[in-house]
Amino acid sequence: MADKVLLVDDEESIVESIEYALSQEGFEVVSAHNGQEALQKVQLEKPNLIVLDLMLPELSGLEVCRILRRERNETPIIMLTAKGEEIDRVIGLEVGADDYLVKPFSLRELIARIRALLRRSKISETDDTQPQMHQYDDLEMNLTEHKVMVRNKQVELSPKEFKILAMLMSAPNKVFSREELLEQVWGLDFYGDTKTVDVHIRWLREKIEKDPSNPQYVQTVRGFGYRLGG
Amino acid sequence: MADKVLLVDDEESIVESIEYALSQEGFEVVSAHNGQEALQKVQLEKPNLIVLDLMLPELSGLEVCRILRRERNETPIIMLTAKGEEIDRVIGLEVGADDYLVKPFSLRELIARIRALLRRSKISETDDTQPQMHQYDDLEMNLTEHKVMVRNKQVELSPKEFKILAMLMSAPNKVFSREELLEQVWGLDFYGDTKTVDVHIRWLREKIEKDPSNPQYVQTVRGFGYRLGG
DNA sequence: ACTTAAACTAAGCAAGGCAGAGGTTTGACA
DNA sequence: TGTCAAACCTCTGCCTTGCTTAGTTTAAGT
Repeated sequence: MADKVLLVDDEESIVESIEYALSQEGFEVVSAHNGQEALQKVQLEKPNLIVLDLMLPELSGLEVCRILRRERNETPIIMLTAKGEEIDRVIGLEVGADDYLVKPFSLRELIARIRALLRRSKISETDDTQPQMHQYDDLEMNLTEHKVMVRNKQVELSPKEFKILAMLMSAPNKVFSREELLEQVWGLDFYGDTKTVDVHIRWLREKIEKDPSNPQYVQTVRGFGYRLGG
Repeated sequence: MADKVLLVDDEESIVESIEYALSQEGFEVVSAHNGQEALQKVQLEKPNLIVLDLMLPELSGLEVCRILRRERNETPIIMLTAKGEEIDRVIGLEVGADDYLVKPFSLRELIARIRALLRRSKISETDDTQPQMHQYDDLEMNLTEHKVMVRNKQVELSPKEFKILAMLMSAPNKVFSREELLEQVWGLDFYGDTKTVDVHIRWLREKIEKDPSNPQYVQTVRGFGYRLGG
């Protein structure tokens, strides 16, 4: 599920270029051009993150920030400030923004900070001190450490094999179509043949099955796809 | 029983705004405006946690920190640093701080970190909090003294190498992506290639591995990143 | 038995990771 | 303020690994 970013700036050209870059990176983007509109869109769209220009007509970015926080809205906010505006420490503290970026900045940096903030906000809401694991029968996957154990022996999987297995193990018994696997493992920008999946499945079986031609884990569901277990 | 927080900063306006926010959140707050006063209040008030500005008149935050730790005072410390001050996590840890925050930061984040630290300190109240160390196999890192021992021999690492190793050792077996390493070690405002990480990894191996081309410590996880051990 | 889908094999190609050789920045010190 | 060295970054080419695709064989369903 793509993260939704609300972008608030009154300069159309800026909005457009950032919007384009963010959508390229797989974010869903909605925009607003003044403070009022921003507050409305927060209600309507419930974005996962807000990129907020400091100088806005009607209602400044600071005000928007304050209002949101007063309403106990916890959405992470990145504040954009022009060079001259010299946001001072105290104002920064009071307002409750989570990060700042001084114009001009690179899109790459903005994207990095968005990712960092989203990650942090996700970590804080999911109790994730434990390593992330998947288990099924004699299969064991440690996502954090990137380790796979089969019958208590460690096996080395290639990146694609690893991701496929992780996906299958995320929902044992569920049938995943080749298209689903392609989308999740390869990404939306893959235009090759779905048969590629078959090949990787075979290699995966080679590594984890006792008898690869008679798989106990990765099962074929003719006409639909593959599933873990049967 | 409310937790008591000692807040040390020389700017009255900052002290006030943080004090207000913390008391809103149910903390008992005492404040100090310079290093000397801070040390006194630690004695008098015995706070559960200290929020300490780096730049202070008379006695800097670093000094205060060092002195407390030398006296075996284990109170958790969150260090506040201004953006320019070029203090990073490692230096902070060397001195014995438990967390640090770069200004400007959000009050929300400060509160979150205070809560997190208090939680941690309560969990480990029984056991000691020795000098900051990392250990793994024949590797030993002393963050306090900035020393690295490999097979009982001391080696000299460059700053980047040190930070990379510290990060890897902070979670042995966990795979860190190049992006993660860049973000933590280089910072978000780095515009170079992720391959830079490879180069530093190589140099690190050169210094700590018996056979750098066949690493036993710093392992490559193709397609994902690096981890300590396998 | 016929049709269609999946399994398997092999070969060419692309990407990732590694190593070495400059170049650039930074900071110490005269 | 200029010089120098250490640390760091970039560039290039090489080698290994993994990915893709096409063609053939095997198996399932009707």
